[in-house]
Parts: sequence; C-alpha cells; structure tokens
Amino acid sequence: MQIATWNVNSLKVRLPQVIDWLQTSNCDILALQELKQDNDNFPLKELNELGFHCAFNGQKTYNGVALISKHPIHNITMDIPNYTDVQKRVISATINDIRIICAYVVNGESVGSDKYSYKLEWLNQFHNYIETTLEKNEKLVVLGDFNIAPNDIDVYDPLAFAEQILCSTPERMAWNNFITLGLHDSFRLFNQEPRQYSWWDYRNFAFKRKLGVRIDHILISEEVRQLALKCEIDITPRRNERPSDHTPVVITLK
DNA sequence: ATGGTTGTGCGACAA
Repeated sequence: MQIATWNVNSLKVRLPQVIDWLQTSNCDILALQELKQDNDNFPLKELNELGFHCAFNGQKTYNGVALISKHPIHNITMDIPNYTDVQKRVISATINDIRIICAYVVNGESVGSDKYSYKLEWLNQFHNYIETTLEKNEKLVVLGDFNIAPNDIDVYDPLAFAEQILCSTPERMAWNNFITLGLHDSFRLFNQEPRQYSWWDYRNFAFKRKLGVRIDHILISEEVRQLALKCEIDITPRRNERPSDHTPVVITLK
C-alpha cells in the first residue's frame, strides 16, 4: 500500500502528469495540493473512469486540496473544523482504516509579514485539529505541503535560509509541536542523507543546480510507523516538460 | 541579484 503527497501547482495544467504518475507508480492514495481550480472544474469523470475515487476541496485561482484513491473514501471532512478560513487548505478522510489529513500549509511569504502571522496562527489551529484527530484515530497519516524545512539538513544553503521563511524558529517550533504529539517524520525514519529535496524554485535553474528544500512531508502516528516499510521522494516528475515546482513524496506500508 | 519563473487570467498577486 502506497500513499503519496504532491503539490501540483494547478491540477488543470498537471492532470496528464498526475494520471501518468498514478499509473506508473501504482500508488493507492494520492494527496494533492494547490489545485488552483474550483470544484466544478475538478476532473472527476476522467479520474472515475480510470477507477479512482476522489474527494476534493477547491476554490478559484488559489489553494485547493484533494484525495485520489483506488479504495473507497469515507468520512470526508473539509477544512479545519471550528476555524474560519476562506482558503481551502485541508481535506481529511478515512481510507482502508487509516485516517488521512491532506494539507496545504500557508506559505507565509516572508518573516514578519501579515501572511507570516496568518501562517503561525494557521499552524496553531492545525496542531489542535491533529491533536483532536489523533485522540480518535490511532492510525493517522498527515501529509502535504507543510512549507516548513524541519532542519538545516533539509535546505541547500542553511546560512542563507537562517531565520527566513520556511526555516524560522517559530515555524520549526510548530513542526516540533507536531512531533511532540507522537507523529514521526516518515522520510527521516529511512533516510538521514542531506540534499533530499521535494521543492525547487522555478527560477535560476534551481532544479538543475540541485538547489532545493524539503518542505513536503508525510507525518505518521506510531501505529502507522509499525506498518511503514519505506518513504521516498520521487524526483522523476520534476524532470517533466512543464513540471510542478514540487515532486511527490511516497510512503509504502505493509 | 530588491532579480529570477510559473500559474491564474488579462493586471496583479501568489508562490
């Protein structure tokens, strides 16, 4: 059983790549972020015809998240309950007895900006939502674009990124608060190497120059950790024509 | 590099 996360930066543009990747990877559950389209435009018919179940929470132009699954999707929850947020960033559901939370965390633009304040408040609300969910679901996977590089090893130039967006102490504290809940950074359970990135800026040939950041993550509860066989970043889609700036991260469970 | 590129949607804004 494979579960993956991928920020596609426009599902409209990336749909052929998503379908191609679903078929070549043989992934069971794919969590998408940054659909950048409203629900009326979600390619439901096309994905259904290929045998996938879908749940989606989109909006025009920005944000938007979805779950695409070979298995039926149950108990779908949109957004963070009891937190008023017009931006569509979260969708949760149960698939094969595993509770899945797919998130597109606020980017935050730059430290000290209004968007940064929103990011920190959003992360606090998200933490509370995960905590509540964990009380009711032993098998939990929280995955998506976290827009946080947890440690200096996750950044190509730690000095340049020090206390900047994606790497600031308050953001990393928010990440550590997820870990304190008992969740594991599944990628680092299996790989301690540097230069393991999930996002590369479109500008300055960042991908070719291997200047990336690891900001897309799969957090797993202890009960899921017992099932985990591996977690890998698949950089092949980043080599596509007209790629997303992010690439998929995939966990394999027993 | 206070630049650079991509996406939405057609001018800015977001990332």
